[in-house]
Amino acid sequence: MITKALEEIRRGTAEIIDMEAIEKLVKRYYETGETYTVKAGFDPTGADLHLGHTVLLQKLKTFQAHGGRVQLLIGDFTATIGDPTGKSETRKVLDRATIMANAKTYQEQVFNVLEESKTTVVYNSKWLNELGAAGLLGLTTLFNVARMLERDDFEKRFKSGQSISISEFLYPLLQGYDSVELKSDIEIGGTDQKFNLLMGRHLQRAYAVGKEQAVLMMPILEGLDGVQKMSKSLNNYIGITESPKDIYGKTLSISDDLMWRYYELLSEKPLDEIAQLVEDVKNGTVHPKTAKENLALEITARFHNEELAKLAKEEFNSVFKANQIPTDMDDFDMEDGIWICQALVDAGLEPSTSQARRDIKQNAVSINQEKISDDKLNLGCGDYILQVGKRRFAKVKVK
RNA sequence: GGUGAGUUACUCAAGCGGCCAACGAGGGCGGAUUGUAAAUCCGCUGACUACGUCUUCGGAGGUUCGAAUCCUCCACUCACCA
Repeated sequence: MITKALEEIRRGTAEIIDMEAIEKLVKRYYETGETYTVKAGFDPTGADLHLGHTVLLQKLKTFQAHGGRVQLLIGDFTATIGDPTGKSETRKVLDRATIMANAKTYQEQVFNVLEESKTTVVYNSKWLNELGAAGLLGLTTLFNVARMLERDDFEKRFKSGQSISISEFLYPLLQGYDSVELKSDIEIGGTDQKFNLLMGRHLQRAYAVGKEQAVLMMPILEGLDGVQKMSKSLNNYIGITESPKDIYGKTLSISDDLMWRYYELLSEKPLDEIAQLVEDVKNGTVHPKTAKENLALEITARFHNEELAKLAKEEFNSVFKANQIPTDMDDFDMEDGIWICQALVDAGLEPSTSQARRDIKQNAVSINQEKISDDKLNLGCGDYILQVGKRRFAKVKVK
């Protein structure tokens, strides 16, 4: 039982620091029933969670199944600084109101994956506001600039002469201090968080908390393009609140290479089963498309349910394979004689009439499944199905 | 505080008085091909019922028949010095 639990914990991780400590905690749980705490921080800088976040959530859930109590840390204070991670430029600072709004929607979505009864949500502004200037200065004496500059992106920016604000130096310190307050046993995060996660260990020792958190890092999930990390701002994400149709369709649009990555990090299939699948696809027993369909079904079902996932699949096949129209489209009522380009804009299929004209010229627009080429067309009374490209549809009623 | 360089469309990046709605690359979108995959080829990529008109090149003024291009002021970014 314990070995099995540890296997699951280890699955898909990029790096674990102090696996022995984790083993001890899990063992102790199974022997005495004593729980332990697992911390994970979220920056409420965007409003919606996407699959990239669920890689972490999924791992937290695994811990919950084996005696872990999750400390879900909402970095409402640190979000006002902006973690330098990732992009090599100073991040924009958000105002308090949007941060709080984001934090709220995060919480709602998190419990799609996590067990609420084994989760404590905490806000770091609670103690960081009280830390004060004196406390902050005390914190800064525990670390030095040379070591801070060891951090990968700081080093790069420093060498290439890009700006690093002092506040960014504080970010890792504050995140580490959270671990002091929470007395976390384990902290998990993405590989890009390594420096910050280790800071938690460092500070726990410095503040004599009596333990040093183990650190577990998950790989960063690539977005739909397969290159950059999944993020809302790059618009290469699958949001967990999206419709079954979208989740299914987006998953199917990823490349074959990326599919294996998603299998590894997102699927709940056992690893040996996935290895077998890779083999089958390689030797031609299983078509890659089939493998991808199954992945899409699994992911869709996780955030909705199996029935809806199957419906999404059928819908998808009828639309794209059989070239039929989708069943649910947005409806619009329009005035008699409306110009086709205007209709496309009003239906939200095109951003401007100029773009609509271009697409018509390029044979991208159909009415009732018939391609059109006249961009001066006016629509008389009747029902129409407008289509732009392969995937944008709308139902229009002209009176 | 001083000196110098810079700010161009989603991003990078040309243009340095008319040939500029602005080279090129990436991205995005569309077409062909396909498994709505990858790869490849081709086209499009400010707005406007549109062979014309309007608004764009950090912001505000000015010079000129004419400005992204020249001048003045302001804001911001970067580099070197203090």
